Amino acid sequence: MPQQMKTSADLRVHNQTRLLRLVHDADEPLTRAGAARLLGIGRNTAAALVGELEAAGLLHEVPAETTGRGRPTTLLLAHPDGPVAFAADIREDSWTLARIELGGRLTELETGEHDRTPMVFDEIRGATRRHATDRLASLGIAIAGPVRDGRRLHISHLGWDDVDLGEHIGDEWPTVVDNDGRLAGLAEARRGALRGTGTALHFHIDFDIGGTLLLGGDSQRGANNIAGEFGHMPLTGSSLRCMCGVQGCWSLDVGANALLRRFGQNPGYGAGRARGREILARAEAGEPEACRAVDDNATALGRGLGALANALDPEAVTLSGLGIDLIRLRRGLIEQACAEALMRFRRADPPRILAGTVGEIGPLRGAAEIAFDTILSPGWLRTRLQAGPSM
Amino acid sequence: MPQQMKTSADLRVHNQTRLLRLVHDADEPLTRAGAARLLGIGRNTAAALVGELEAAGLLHEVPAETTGRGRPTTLLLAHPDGPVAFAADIREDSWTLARIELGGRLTELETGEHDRTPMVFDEIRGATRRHATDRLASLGIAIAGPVRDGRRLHISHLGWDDVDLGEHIGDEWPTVVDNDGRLAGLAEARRGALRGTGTALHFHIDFDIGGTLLLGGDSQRGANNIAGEFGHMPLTGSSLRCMCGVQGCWSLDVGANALLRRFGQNPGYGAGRARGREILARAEAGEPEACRAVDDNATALGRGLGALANALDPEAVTLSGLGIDLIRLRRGLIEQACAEALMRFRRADPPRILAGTVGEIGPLRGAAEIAFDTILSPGWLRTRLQAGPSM
DNA sequence: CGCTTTAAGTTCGAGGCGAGAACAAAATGC
DNA sequence: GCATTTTGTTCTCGCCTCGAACTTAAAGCG
Repeated sequence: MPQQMKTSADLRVHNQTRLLRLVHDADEPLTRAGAARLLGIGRNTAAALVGELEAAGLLHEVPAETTGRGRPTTLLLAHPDGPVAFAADIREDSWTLARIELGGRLTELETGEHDRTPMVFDEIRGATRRHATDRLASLGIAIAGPVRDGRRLHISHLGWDDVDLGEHIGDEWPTVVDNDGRLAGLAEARRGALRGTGTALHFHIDFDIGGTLLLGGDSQRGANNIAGEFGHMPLTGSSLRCMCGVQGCWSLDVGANALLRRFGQNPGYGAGRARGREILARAEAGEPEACRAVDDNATALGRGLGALANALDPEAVTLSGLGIDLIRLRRGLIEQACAEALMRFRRADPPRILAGTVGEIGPLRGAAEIAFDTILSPGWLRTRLQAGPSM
Repeated sequence: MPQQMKTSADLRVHNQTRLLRLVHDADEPLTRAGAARLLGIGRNTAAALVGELEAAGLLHEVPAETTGRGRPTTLLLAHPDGPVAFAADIREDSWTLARIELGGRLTELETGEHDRTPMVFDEIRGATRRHATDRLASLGIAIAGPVRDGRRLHISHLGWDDVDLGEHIGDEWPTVVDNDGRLAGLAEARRGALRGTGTALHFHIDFDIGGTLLLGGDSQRGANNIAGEFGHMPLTGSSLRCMCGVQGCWSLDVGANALLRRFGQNPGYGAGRARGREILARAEAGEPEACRAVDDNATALGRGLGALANALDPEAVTLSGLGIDLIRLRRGLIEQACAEALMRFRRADPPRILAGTVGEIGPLRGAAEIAFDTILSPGWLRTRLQAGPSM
């Protein structure tokens, strides 16, 4: 249990956590007075909270420009020596490492290629070591496969069958690993088109579909951290057998693999992605067969979204990857198919279907968020406040 | 926003809320010393918290029987003049009203029949008025249809199309209305087979399937409180059109309607339920055609469960209604079909499929839980502590 | 039977927290 | 140049939980 709040000391840490979260989540730098108003606390209390956080090297106050009458206040910024998180995104044959500070400013540090073995984790550890300072507090990693219990990886197309990440992660830094589609959704919920939604869904459409249910800005993880394989539900009546071992998966009809199959090409990875995009381009240019392939893709997408909306009642649905192109090219078809799959009484108020706004950086951003979730927790903060800025 | 905790006064209310929740959720009456240990607070603090709660008429301390060495302590019981919740379950043509006190003790008060119009809410209000004392603090109502935003009802088989409950509910008592399947699931999560699970699913199988996703003991409600129509996802490849307006719904293959259709009978309500049970009985007696119908039902059930498990990764799944019979008669078939619909890497660790243990009283129990959730909230408690027991 | 042990209850002082009031300070605007 | 507005600062107050010390009430045991 995450240390239930009980004492007045817990209360202070709790309020400081709320304050830091507010600063981290804000679009624009907050003023101290503004933050106090948002938290509903007095100016005196805010001064005390911020003072301790500055002393602990977590916040930095700088004079704010005056905007009107009244005594000028200060802006709450990330402390120049404050904790930072590193985030890594492991794609098919490359990876990116970035540094994120409080407030979300992201700096790319290094990218590299990898040999499609779990050695990529050691590479990332090496890169982290190259860039790490004592400011590094937490490392988040996004990878394209289900991560059971946060440490056991299953990626069939890389031939990773139940790879235990324990030894690959090491213990130099607190490290969290999660699925890239889920993290992309988390990024939309925290800093993208799903901001402020209570219940939402996000789907990343690449060769197939991965997604996540977002509740109050957090992604639903399931009992074993392997929730989100929406693409492997039989939502479109396909009679094909999927690589996952199941018949009729939604992913057989949506995504690059579905486009490729239409043209007699094998489901693929690597170069297959370019061929998928080529089909989209041909459809955009008006080639009939490509158009029909994209039509079918969009229709199947919409049907699945409608079915899921019946069960989960999302306020909005965001898409990333190919989904962004499908929205651009076939919004009408998607919405129509979705409406037909919606129960009648829902059709007057369908979920909004939106293109994600975080972009390709989504998994990286999401990895940064889960890394910062470690930092913005009462437990971490309590330790830091006791240990001082040199922690 | 539910009144964020900020001050030390909030802290006390927070701890008192935790204490009351502990008492409400406990199987056996708790001792004061035991509760203090569970909450991780000192005996002195516990004495202060309990003292105030007793003075506010929320808890009652009685001497506990000594179990071993040491000074005897007291048992924390519901106060004889403490707040109670009423819960109502509206079934097809009848209703039940019950009284629930802190700790969960449930007393049936009255049952009646109704004319299948929204007037049933007025009847329930009348019955509530007959039994109400000033102890009544909250009323929870379970009903067999989606309740949009907690007040707009859609029940196609009763011809209720977007019925606004505002006027029917009145404002004599705080009243919450929700879907019966969801409430049955909540009952399993709070007091049944799903107790202690982090992520779970519950399905009530009657004529069709309704369900809910349970996260940390709470049911997921969706953006408009109409989540849970899992039965209206196309999980089994049916080509039939469902009454809900969608093609291929899972509910077309699972539940009493699917059994009836197999024997050329129309999907029904009322007497149809008995005919469905009769088919189950004939299958149990070994009649081949009935057996096949039940086999198909069980197989379709399992397939859907597997598909949903891929997406939501539940730790366990409970069933109520016909689901209990299907588990009893065809557990093997359900589990086999579920496994086949699970992605390969999940098959070694499938979700547990369990019969619900709360029984037919599930919706009523769940309605009691949401009614008590009102009472066991910091806001309500704060008011009560200020107003004294006469509130 | 009386002493020891155990587990609770009780009392009291210490330390911490946020609220609120009063005042000071720093900007704008007329 | 003075009133206005907004924020920072200081100080007191009430509230909370904790921990230590002590008391109380049972069981165990010789």
